[in-house]
Parts: sequence; C-alpha cells; structure tokens
Amino acid sequence: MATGRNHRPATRSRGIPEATVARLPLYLRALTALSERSVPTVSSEELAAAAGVNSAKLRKDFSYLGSYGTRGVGYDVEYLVYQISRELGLTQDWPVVIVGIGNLGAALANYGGFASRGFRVAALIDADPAMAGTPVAGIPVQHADELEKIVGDNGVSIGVISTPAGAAQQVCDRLVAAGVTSILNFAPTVLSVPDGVDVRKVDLSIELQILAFHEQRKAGEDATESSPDQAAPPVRAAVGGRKGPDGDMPAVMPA
Amino acid sequence: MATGRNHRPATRSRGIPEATVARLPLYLRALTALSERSVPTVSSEELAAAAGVNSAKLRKDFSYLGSYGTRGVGYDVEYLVYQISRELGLTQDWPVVIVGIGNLGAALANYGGFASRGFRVAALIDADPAMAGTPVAGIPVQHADELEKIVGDNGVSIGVISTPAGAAQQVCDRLVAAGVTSILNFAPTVLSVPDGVDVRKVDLSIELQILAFHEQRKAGEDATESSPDQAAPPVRAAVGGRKGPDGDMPAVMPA
DNA sequence: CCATCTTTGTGCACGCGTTCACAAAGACAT
DNA sequence: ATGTCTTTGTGAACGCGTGCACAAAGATGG
Repeated sequence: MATGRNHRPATRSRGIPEATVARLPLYLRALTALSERSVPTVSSEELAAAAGVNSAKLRKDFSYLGSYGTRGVGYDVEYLVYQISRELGLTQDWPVVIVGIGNLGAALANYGGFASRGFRVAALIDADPAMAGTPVAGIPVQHADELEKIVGDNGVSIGVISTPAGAAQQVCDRLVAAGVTSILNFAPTVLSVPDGVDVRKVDLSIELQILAFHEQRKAGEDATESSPDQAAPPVRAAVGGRKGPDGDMPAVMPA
Repeated sequence: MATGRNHRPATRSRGIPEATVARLPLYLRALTALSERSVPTVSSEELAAAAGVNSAKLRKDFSYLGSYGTRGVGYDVEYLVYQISRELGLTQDWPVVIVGIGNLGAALANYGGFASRGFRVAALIDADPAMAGTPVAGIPVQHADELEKIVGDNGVSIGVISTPAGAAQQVCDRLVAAGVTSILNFAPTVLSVPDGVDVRKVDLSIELQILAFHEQRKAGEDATESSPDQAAPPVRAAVGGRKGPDGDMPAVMPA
C-alpha cells in the first residue's frame, strides 16, 4: 500500500547531480548575503566557508552549471546569483498551496522565506468548515472542497501538506489528481505517488531520533561502553504475544 | 551540517552506517503501526513496502543491528520495535529545549510527536521579555537569560533552534557552551559548531527550491527543451566591472 | 611582453550506499 | 525423518559523491 513503485531513477536531470542541486540553495543564500553587502566577487574558498562546504566540492558543483568563474579572481557575485536562480527555476513565480492549517500550517503560512523567493502562497486549505474564511497570515482559509478548483484555477504545481498523518495520503492523492506534481510533506507518513511526482519530506520526529542516536553514542563512549543493558531486558517477545512489557506506545500516531 | 572544520569522521558509530541510522526511525514508525494492529510478524518485503524502501536495503540495515529475523517467517514485530528503540536511544528520556517561540516554535511545542517518543520538552525559551510567563502548549515561556541555568539544571543535551536567522548562531553558541551537544536547527543559517556537536538542519526554503528545480525540469521536458532562454538574457557581467550594463538583476529575492 | 602569482576547473582515486542474486536456515507438511 | 518451500542474511558488483592535487587560465606588476 505504501510506496510501491517509487522508482526515482537517478533524478540526475541535465547532468546535474542530485547532491549538487541540494546545495545550490545554500550557495544562493550565501551569495545573496554577499550581494546585499555589495561584494563584487568571491573566491571558491570564501564562498565555501560561508556555505559550510569544501571548496573543491563547490567548484565541482559550479562546473556542472558551466564555467562562471575567472581564474585568479573568483566568481562574480551578481552573475552567479542570477545563474543559480535561473537554474533552480526561481526566476519564475511558483504558486503554492498549503493544506492543513493547524499550528504548523499557520506557521508555514506566516514564514517569510516563503514569499520572498519566487514562491507565492496561492491558497490555504483546511478540512475544518469552521476555519473557512478565517484569515491566516492575511490569507483567508478555504475549505477542502475547493481544493481541485483552487489548484486548477491557479495552475498550482507545488503543494505543501501539513495535515495530521491520517489525512496526508488522501490529501496527496487529491492534489496529484488535480495536477500537482511536487509535494512537500510535513506529515509523518510515507506518501505513495505515481511516477513523475516528486515528494520531499520534512520530519521533525525523525531528525530528533537521529540526534538521539548520536547522543546516546557519545554518552556511551564516555561511559567506556560498560553499560550492559540500561533499560528493560530484551526479553524476546513470544510470537503472537501482547504488546511490550511496559505497554507504552501511547496510541494514535505517536510520531 | 556545520561549517569550517566539521570533519564528520565517518559517523559510522558501532559499524552502523549513517544512511541506515536515518532509516531506522522510518522502520520504527511502520513497526509501531503494525504493533498497534497486533500483527505478530512481518516479512522484509511487507515492512519495506510500508516504509517505502527496497527490501534488500531493509534486510541489510537490520543486519547491522544483528540477526533479529527468522528465515522462512520474517521479523517479530514487538522484538524489533524494542531493538530499534534501544538502538536509537529511545528507551531513555531526552529533555529538549526549544529556543525561539515564534509561530514555528509554538507549532513545534504543540507538536504531539515530540513528547511521545522519549522526547520531553523541558523548557521553552524566548528573547522577548513580554513572552516570559506566557504559557505555550501548557508550558510557560522563560526568558533567554535563563538559558544556561535551564540547560544545566535539566541536563539538556538536545536543543531546537527556531529563532530568526540573525539570532541562530548566537543562540547556538550559548547552547553549546551550556552543555548541549545536539542541535536541530530550523533557522535558515549555516551554524558553526565545535567538533563533537551534531547539527541537523530543517530548511523549508531549501526544500522548496529543490522541488522548484525538478518542477522546472519537468516543464522544460514537456516543452521539448526548445526554450532557448525563457527569462532575461544572462548578460555576463564584465569581470571586475560594474553590474550589468542595464543594472538589472531583478533582485531575484531578498532573503 | 614576460614573469609571477592567484584561483579556477577537473582527472583520479577512494569510500559509502545501493542493488542483485543466491546460498544458508529454518518452518511446515507428509 | 525427509523434502519442499519460504524468507533471511550477505558476498560481490556497480554507481554516486567526495576530496586531493595539479595543470591550465588569466590577472597583475614590472
């Protein structure tokens, strides 16, 4: 039921590696800061430091875009800002819909970085009829029934899902059916989409768990790895047995 | 990722690859759902489908944890839930502080997935004196002056930064100085931290830009790749010279 | 016009991650 | 017991991403 044929056949588009694409926004941000300070040129070393990456990596990344640097001098800041913006498709306007206007959805709607970079919040959508008409971030919330019409009328191709996990797949299906081909998913669920639709997920819970893993490892190293088993003993559960010994796992969509 | 000399000496801890660690929370979530439905065992194929990954990858991932499966049958759900939880360090309690209680910070504080899996919001911190005492998600906001004391008293090792970009590095430095060794950064900035401190970043803007890239590419393919240059002409800026002849560069985005 | 010095662009090697494909292991039926 | 059938665990090959190290390019000064 979940992913199924989520192929992702090496999204290497026009020869630009996916890893490079993921770093371009980082470079762009650093370059924009330099541009605001009217810095005319930067070396790969300086820019790499500002973006927090290796300078060789940065140069190789730029080489995929073409040769925009001048040897002995560096890169022209304004020119590079333009080239990267164009490569990322930020020279055009991207109408975006946010579905699920709870705490998170409202926060996203209010997020400044949204509107500032070619992205425009075309509509806020929520399933709660009581919210319809209520303005959030200056935009009136519309009912989910309008979803297809909104997407169609505005030519929306990017959708943001900030609904509860239980509603995410259904919302996703409707968005895709209406014409959306890129989805940013904040709900803690694996979304299943047809080929040709891109999904990126932002998952707070997963990030925290990864941090906890490393944190535990650090603590374990300090403790000379002497801890035999700090918590409850593994107790291989009998097949078909009940829940865990402590019976926790606090119900509904923990994370 | 941080900046400067953040070596990341192959964070391969006890032989568990980083990529595997990043997937464990995904497996755990799928397994928890199965556990709630009282499913006793799953095959790698089923679980992989639920988690949206390749079954061979899943089996290899589990092999790093040890051999918890039974050939011909599959994996014991309860047992695996426990093993992964333990590996991720979720059998212990992780006090977390959230710094920056704006729209996003408040949304995070209200996020259910936070408290449910071993993570406990120990404190909410904001620099605005007017917010001090105001309860958010049932927890009174404390002033930033208390940061060091809060971290110290509660033994906090994980910090969440949801401040504006300008304040993030400073907050980060204070958290680290106070003893925090893992940081989840929502601010659109590259954080610089000393060795031994882990930083993970969640950046809405970057995710959208990556989606825009692929979206543009899809549109370009549909148009038979005939588009020569859809927007303003590149107009290579003269090296060392001033800006473009017409001084355009439409300020394609402030921040 | 030549020498020097800076910085880019990239060939190459290495390591990680993914995937295939299959032998080993065990459940289950007879 | 023995055979069959399912599913795991993993050896091996492959491809991507990273970083080193250096030659080529061009600016700059004499």
